[in-house]
Parts: sequence; structure tokens; C-alpha cells
Amino acid sequence: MSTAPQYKKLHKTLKRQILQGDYKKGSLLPSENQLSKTHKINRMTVRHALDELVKDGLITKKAGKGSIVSANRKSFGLLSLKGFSEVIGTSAHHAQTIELDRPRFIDWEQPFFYPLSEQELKNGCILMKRLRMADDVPILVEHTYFQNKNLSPICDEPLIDDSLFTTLLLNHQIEVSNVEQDIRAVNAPLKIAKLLGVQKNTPLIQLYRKYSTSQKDFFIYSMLYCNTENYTIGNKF
Amino acid sequence: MSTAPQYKKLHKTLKRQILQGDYKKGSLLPSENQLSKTHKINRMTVRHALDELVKDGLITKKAGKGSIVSANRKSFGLLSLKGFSEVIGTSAHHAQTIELDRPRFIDWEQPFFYPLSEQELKNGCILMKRLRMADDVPILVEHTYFQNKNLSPICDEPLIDDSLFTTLLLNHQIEVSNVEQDIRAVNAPLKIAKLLGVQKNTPLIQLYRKYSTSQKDFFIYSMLYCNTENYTIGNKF
DNA sequence: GAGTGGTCTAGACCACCTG
DNA sequence: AGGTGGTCTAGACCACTCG
Repeated sequence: MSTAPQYKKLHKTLKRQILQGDYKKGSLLPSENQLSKTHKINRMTVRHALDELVKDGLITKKAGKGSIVSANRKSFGLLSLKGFSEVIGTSAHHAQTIELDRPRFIDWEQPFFYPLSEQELKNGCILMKRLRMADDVPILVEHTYFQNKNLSPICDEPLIDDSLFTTLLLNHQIEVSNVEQDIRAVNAPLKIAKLLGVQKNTPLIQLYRKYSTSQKDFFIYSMLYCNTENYTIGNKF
Repeated sequence: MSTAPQYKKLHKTLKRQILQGDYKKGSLLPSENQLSKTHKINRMTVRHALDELVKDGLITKKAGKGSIVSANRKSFGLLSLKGFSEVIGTSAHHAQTIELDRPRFIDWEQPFFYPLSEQELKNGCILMKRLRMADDVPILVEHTYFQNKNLSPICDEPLIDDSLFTTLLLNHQIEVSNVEQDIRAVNAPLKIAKLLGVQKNTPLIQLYRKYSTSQKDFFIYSMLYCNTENYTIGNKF
């Protein structure tokens, strides 16, 4: 891959360094002139690479200051509803996740809420169920599904930072790139109502998601119920 | 504003031309070399302007071909849930909008669902109520609010393409740049249930939005109820 | 083969921030 | 004052598309 453009190579290098934590959140990247010198490429080309990092949401730039690392981990920023902790963090005191079911190997539920490919059906499904709490109040039940494409190990690993996506990225080089979602309002089914500690038929948000990843044909599906009585699902862009 | 960077000026010019329909959807923009000559700026600067149009989702570029106009009107694409027509258009046959209340001048409702500035309170509020239908079935009730900053004319104008945002853009040079929203599930209030033709207490999506615009301190607020029994609110990115 | 966008270079001047 | 990112120029070579 020595044929890749210089700016893409530099972009990739810096991206990996940021995601690995070589540059801490809030710190500065080497200056454009510095990168230009050390990589022996023109500053305009360096800028092109940095522009890509800005698009990724990994850095922000400030004239007179430098390029500020905004996250060590890929955040879904513009792509989706905010992460659970981020949503809750603003109004509540602490967030907590309970694993109802560790990742485990099952057959796909039929019918499934999105159409599945033959490969997905053949490989079987890994399912994880989690309950998310804010200030010790259960807020959200989430079921996550994806095909078992050499991913059995994940059933035994602990999740990094309680995050499936972080674990997939760092341990399996699978990066989420995109999300498609459908939202509806429903009355709480009995099982879900019990988990969330609400009356049956309380109105809940039901959210279906299909994530695309860096691996073509590998998708992650999720279905969640959310109690919005006390917390709404904020979504700032 | 002759101090604005060249690339921003060119970006603005081309954007207006595309939105006005000077370049039809699917047609090609003048080539980068052509724009470079006619505007007497360097090709790299032209490319910077075109990059902005790509970010806007107004054009796509193809090597060896040119810059292809992808839309004549601003779509909220990445910024928000899809427009009503777009969401419905995929699964239903036709969408329709009924004006329950034409834009009219009122005092702000108190309490309002987002904090208001003193200027907004002083200027008073313009309110519009609309009912959106898909295949003659009512789906969604929307209330839209914004301050009356020299906008009384809008109470008498017809809306361009049934769209408030298009009207504000073309007739008042106000462009939506950003949205922040909160979603929750609620039981249908009686009035809304009647409008949507559902039982009282049917679960509905309630969506609050605050749009930022190109005019600092000018915001557009909206509150809507959506029946998701037959249609979900798709959100592809 | 002529024209297109994609990439890249080697300079330059500016406004902004910080010591 | 020195370094940073923001903007801009005048070239260049490439791969691609299309007639």
C-alpha cells in the first residue's frame, strides 16, 4: 500500500496514535510545520491529513494555538444519538451499566428486525443484553446483536471501558462508521416494564439501530427500550 | 464583508446559485480550472470552496468527470431527522401538509420548553401549526415558534414548497445551521389524539427541537407529536 | 487526446495566542 | 517576538472519463 496518497498515510498514522492514547485528550498534536519537517511532506499536505482528523472528530484546531486532541476513543458524535453516559452525565450524577447477559452465542431471533444476509445467518449470532442506570434508576434496556465472524473470544473477554465498540475496535480492528436507526413510541412490554421498574404500558422509546463498520458485510444491530419519564434523549449536533 | 476569505465568498455564491436552481440537480458545475479563471483565484482556493459544498451535501465530485449537483434545496441530511416528505416518501405513496394555523403573531407560551432570551421575549413570537399526513392518514402534529424579528411579512406570504425553512432562506436570508433535540415517549393528550385520529393515551413520540441559524441569536423552536404505529422515524446517515 | 478532479510542492502573508 | 493555524498563489504530475 505504498501507493496510498501521503495525506492518507499521515492521517492513518495520527489516527492510530490518537486512538492508542499516544496523544492524551486535550493535549496538542505536533504543529503543522513540525509534522511537515518530520514526515518530509509539504505543509498543505499535512493540513489535508489534519482536515480528515477534524472530520473524524478526533481533533479541533485553534489558530495561534494548535491542533487539540478531542478524544482518545472514537465517539459517535455526529453519527448517532449520544452515548448513554454522555446523555445522562449532564443531568444526573452517575451512570452505571449492568450486564443482564454477557455476550453469548445463539441462533438469530426470527423474525429479526432488519433483513439478514446468508453469511450472517450461517455464522450465527452473538447477543448481549445490558441495563443502563442513572443515579441507580434503570433507564434503558439494550440488546446488541452481531454475527460470529471469528468473534467467539469476545464471549470471554471483559469489555474495555464497559464499551462493546471500544472492545471491537482495539481487540478486533472493527470500527463503526455509520448508523441507521428507527425510532418509535411503544407501550412497555411486561418483561421490560419489570426491568425498568415502571407500570406495564408506560410509554417508552423503542430504538432500532443498524451500524455499518470498517469490515464490509459486518453489521452490528441493536434494539433498546428507553424510559423518558425523567431523562430525555438529548441529541446536540 | 469584503474581508471574507475568497473561498468563503465563492462557496456562498455557488451555494446560492445551486439553491436557487441555477444549476439543476444532476448537472455539472463549471470545472475547477474554469472557476479559477472566471473568478481570478487559484485552483487550490476554488477546491477549498468546493470542499465546503461537498460538506454541505450539495455536490459530489468525480475524477475525470466533474462536480455533480446533488440537490437544489438544502436538505438537513446529517443534521437532523429526515424531512417529513423524505421519511414518508420511501414507504408511502404521498405526503401532504395541512396548515392548522397559518404563521401568526402571538405572545410566547409560558413556560416555554427552551429558555428564551430577553430579545426573544421582547420581539414576541410567530407560531405556526401543521398537521402532516401520509396516504391521507394523519401522522404528525408540529408547532413551530420563532421570534418576530422583522418577520411579520411571513404571516401573509405563502410558504415556498410548503417549507418554512426554504421560505426563510430565500425570502429572508435566514439559514438553518444546526439543531439540538430532545425525544421522549408520551401518551397522547386528548387534543392531539383527536387530530391524529388515535385513542387517548396511545404512545407517541414527542420531539422538541431548537434550530440555530445563520443569524446569531435567532433560533427556531419546534415541538411535534408523531404517531409511530405505522411509520417509524427513519434516520439514515 | 483533451479535459477533469486528485495529489503535491515551495513558497508567502496574515491574525491570533502565549510567554 | 516567535510560533501557530488560516489563507492564498503558481506552478506540477497523475489517473480517470469521454468523445
